[in-house]
Amino acid sequence: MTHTDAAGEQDRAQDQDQDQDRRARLVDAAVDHVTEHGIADLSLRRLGAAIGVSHRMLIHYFGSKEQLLAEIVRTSERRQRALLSRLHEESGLAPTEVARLLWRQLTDPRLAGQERLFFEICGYALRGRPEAVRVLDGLVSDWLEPLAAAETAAGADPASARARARLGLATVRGLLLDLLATGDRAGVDAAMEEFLRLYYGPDR
Amino acid sequence: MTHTDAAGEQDRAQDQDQDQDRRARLVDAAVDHVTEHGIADLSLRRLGAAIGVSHRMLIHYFGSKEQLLAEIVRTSERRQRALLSRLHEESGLAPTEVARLLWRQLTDPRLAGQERLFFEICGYALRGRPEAVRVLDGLVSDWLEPLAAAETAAGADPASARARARLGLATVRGLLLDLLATGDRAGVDAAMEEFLRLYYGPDR
DNA sequence: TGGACCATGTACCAATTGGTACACTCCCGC
DNA sequence: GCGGGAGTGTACCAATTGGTACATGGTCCA
Repeated sequence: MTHTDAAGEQDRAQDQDQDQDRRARLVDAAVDHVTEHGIADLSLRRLGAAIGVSHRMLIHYFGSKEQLLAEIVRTSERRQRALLSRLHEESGLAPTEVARLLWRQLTDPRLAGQERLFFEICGYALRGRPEAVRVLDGLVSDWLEPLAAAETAAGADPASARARARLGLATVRGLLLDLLATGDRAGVDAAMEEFLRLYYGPDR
Repeated sequence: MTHTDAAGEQDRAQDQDQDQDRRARLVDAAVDHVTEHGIADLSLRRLGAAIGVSHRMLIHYFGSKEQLLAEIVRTSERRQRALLSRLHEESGLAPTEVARLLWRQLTDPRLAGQERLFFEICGYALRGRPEAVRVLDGLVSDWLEPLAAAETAAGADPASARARARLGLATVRGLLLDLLATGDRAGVDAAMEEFLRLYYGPDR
């Protein structure tokens, strides 16, 4: 025997870690894959082939395609939220600068796949696909609270703060869709600048 | 013989008309169906069963599923544009009133299916689905020109008119997505009012 | 050493898919 | 009346799907 009991337990824990780890790595690879190729015609076989496991393993780790998709959506959501938290750390800047920073992050070409996936998942969820529907809950509210808080901090009254936050979120998303569809970076940026002028006033 | 030559020709023309008519009615029924059920897991068989023909007939009239989908997308696009033209006829009203009118039309619950389909098709197109990709071309530009024209007519200089038009379009779409996701009509309407205040000034 | 367990792969299944072959029916021109 | 062509339905096809059964191989504990 090469293990004491303690070491055995550690090993078991490690195994479980590895298991969890493998699972997590699978999800991560899966998200990467759908970020690039979409979820529209995702099949367990193709996904498995792409990330180096048999489709049997995907079933084994996730139970069913639907559960895997749910996990993919959840993880992708988490990545989206990471953007938000990055924004949060930048407190201290003028709101308009924070907005510009967020905008620049969101429109980073490297994130295009993620943004496309976002709209694709929205489309799925709007159709009632069970594995995506829960995204709809957080789609607005998750972003609304921090944005509204920022607005309140900037001096807006609560009611107007919520409306302004909602407006800002919608505008960003609309322009993001425009950018993805047209690729006209300059045109969309100009519209964004126009919005910032209207939103924060011409002088800031 | 029950037909003169002229009547025969008329008949043939009528047949062709009927053919075209049947085809058109099939497309229409198909659009109605996908408006309600989405295109994500559309199958010729289910569609056929839903609109009362065999999937064989769909192939016969449209050649392939892809071509049928292309036609569906095109027709759905045409319906979208009908909204725009309805708006166009309302000239003479103050811009802010036109905007409110358009907004009320777009958010009519009876159009929810159509709007959902819009976002769903966007998702497809953003993934490069060939039958939907051409939507992307008109996605912004089709709406931009009339909107920018209205802005110019209202006294904006050309450059700012384009940016403002683009911004308005994006905001409407973003808020529409918000509405579809949350169903929070009041909240979204408040955001829209906030936008109109910023966009047209508080006094109009 | 042996046995239990777990991860993994192979082979398979029934269902569904888009598309095709062929037969049938109905109507027009002769 | 009748031959032919167009519209339509039935039966079928190969491919792909998600999911399962079972064999295999390895690793740990007694």
